[in-house]
Amino acid sequence: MRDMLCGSVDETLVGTSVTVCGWVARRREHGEHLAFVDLRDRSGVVQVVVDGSVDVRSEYVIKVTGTVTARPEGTVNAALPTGKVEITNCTVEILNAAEAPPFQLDDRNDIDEQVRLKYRYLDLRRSQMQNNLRLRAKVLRAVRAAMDRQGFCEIETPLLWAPTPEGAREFVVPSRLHPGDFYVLPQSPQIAKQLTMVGGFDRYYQVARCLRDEDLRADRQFEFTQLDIEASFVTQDDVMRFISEAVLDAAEAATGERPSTIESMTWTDAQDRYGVDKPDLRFGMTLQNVSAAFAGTDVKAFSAPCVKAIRVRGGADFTRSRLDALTEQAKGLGAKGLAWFRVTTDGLDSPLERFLSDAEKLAIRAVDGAEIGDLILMVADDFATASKVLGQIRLAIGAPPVSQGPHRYVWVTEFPMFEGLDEDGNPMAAHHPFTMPHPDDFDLMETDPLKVRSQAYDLVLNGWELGSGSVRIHRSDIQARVFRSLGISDEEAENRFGFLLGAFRYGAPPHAGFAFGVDRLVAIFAGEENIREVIAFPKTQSGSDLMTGAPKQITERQIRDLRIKIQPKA
RNA sequence: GGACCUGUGGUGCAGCUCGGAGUGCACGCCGCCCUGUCACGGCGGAGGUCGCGGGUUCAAAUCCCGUCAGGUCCGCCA
Repeated sequence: MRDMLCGSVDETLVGTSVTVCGWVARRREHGEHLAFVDLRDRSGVVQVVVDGSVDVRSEYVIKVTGTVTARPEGTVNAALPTGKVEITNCTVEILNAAEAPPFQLDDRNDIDEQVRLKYRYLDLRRSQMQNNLRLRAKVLRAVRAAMDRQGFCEIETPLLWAPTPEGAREFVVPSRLHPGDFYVLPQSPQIAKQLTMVGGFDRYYQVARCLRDEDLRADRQFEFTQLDIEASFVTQDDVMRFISEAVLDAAEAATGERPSTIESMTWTDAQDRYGVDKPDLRFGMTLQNVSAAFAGTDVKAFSAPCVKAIRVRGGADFTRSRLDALTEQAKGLGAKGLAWFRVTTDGLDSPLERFLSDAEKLAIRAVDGAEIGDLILMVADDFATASKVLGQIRLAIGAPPVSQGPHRYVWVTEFPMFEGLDEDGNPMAAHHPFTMPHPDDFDLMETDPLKVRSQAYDLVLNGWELGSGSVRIHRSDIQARVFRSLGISDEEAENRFGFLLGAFRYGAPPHAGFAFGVDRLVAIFAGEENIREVIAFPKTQSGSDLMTGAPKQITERQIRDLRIKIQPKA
């Protein structure tokens, strides 16, 4: 139907006849003898010159045949890639008329996301969405190629899976052939991919859709896409190399530049210096431990096992109301308060200044090489709280927009095996219950489980958790010890994961794996704060699809066939 | 489950503190004019349940209560 894309019409084609198809982006009429039509397709825009009037409106779909012509002297448009040429002596065929669109597609105004999502098919015509989704395709191509090159086999795993009541809430699918029984949609192909290891596929990968029925966020949708991998006879370092290769290839494909390194730090380090398990390395303002200087303090506010501080460059001009707001935020995060000190030519300016000893003042003055005009913020509490609170304050003050700054990748290793206690007082798995404990910490499992490190690791980019992985337990004696630590009885384990444990009795190879979120990676490459911008048809925060109206009621007939009953609203 | 922000012709905003006629701006839309524009220009026009419901008031886009929708966050996301 066409022999050329709008964006590829250029001066090398002058004099030739071309046929292009697309949408009317804009029309400029100059009386009955001349009109210009900007014709848009996925590749860009080209100017069509019509002698006489032409009855086309915005978003009409047209086919234009004409001659590529160099634009007359003085009418070249430098802002347009095709601005040196135009198509003249045209015949215009209207392939389809269009109603006036509900919003302008020209990026002139911001458009309410509600409207964009209702008419997503129109929103997708805009260059932002075209670019984002094509970038996503590039990333997917790159990661598939990287895994293929490294000898991985792409294997599809079921979407209809068995309920395993653990972790994220699952989407449930009623069975028609087995009334009263249910499938669930997988929150990840975790168990399936481990079974491919038992099945002798020593390198598995999948671009896998995962589904979790948990509340949505800017970086979370019900359904999201992961590059999911698993490999046998490998170490943690091998897995990190496989994933690095895929991520760095993706970065190169997306940005044209291959990042030189992926840094690495332990989980404890990340907590200590950044107060989070997903540190944003684009900016400094790291957490400074000043506990020693306040060990014997008389100041009540600082009498705590851990005192931490951050230096805010040039922060001395923060207004009192901003400092109050930060204090409120700190309290909301569990701190008793937030101490602030302006570094001035006269020393320290703060309500707490007069209570401090000279040594304490010197310690504060020296935080992170503070200079006059800076602000020092401090939290005193236990290590975990002080770190967490100051880590969040650091982000609130310093985190640049997603679109800004370099891409700083970092592996976070040696995650704790267990985190916190459940209602029964049992430790909870930090990653998942098939994670191999750190070999040096095996003996702590029964005595001090919360101190046990695991062989689990995360990949973090600019403060976003891209993904996580671990070395898995392949021996039933270790698995039994972990289940025991988690308070899972043999019977319960058999009931929940019986088919997996059964499989492991038939010669499970040592194996390890990883999965990272493609949506998040693409969003960062695209400079988007929100993964909906890199998903063709996303849902709102309340889980609605504004275009289709989903979720919706099903017919009485469907309900009857499934033998389910709808309870009235409480 | 909770906190905060937003909702005004088709689109984006202003108006809301301090109540006084649906007032304004930009874009779009419709009609007419315009032979070199490119965010073309000129003239004219249409288009409104101020999200919805209730309350206060002589009078509510504006104040109060509730509710719905969208967003950001907390909880949640092994």
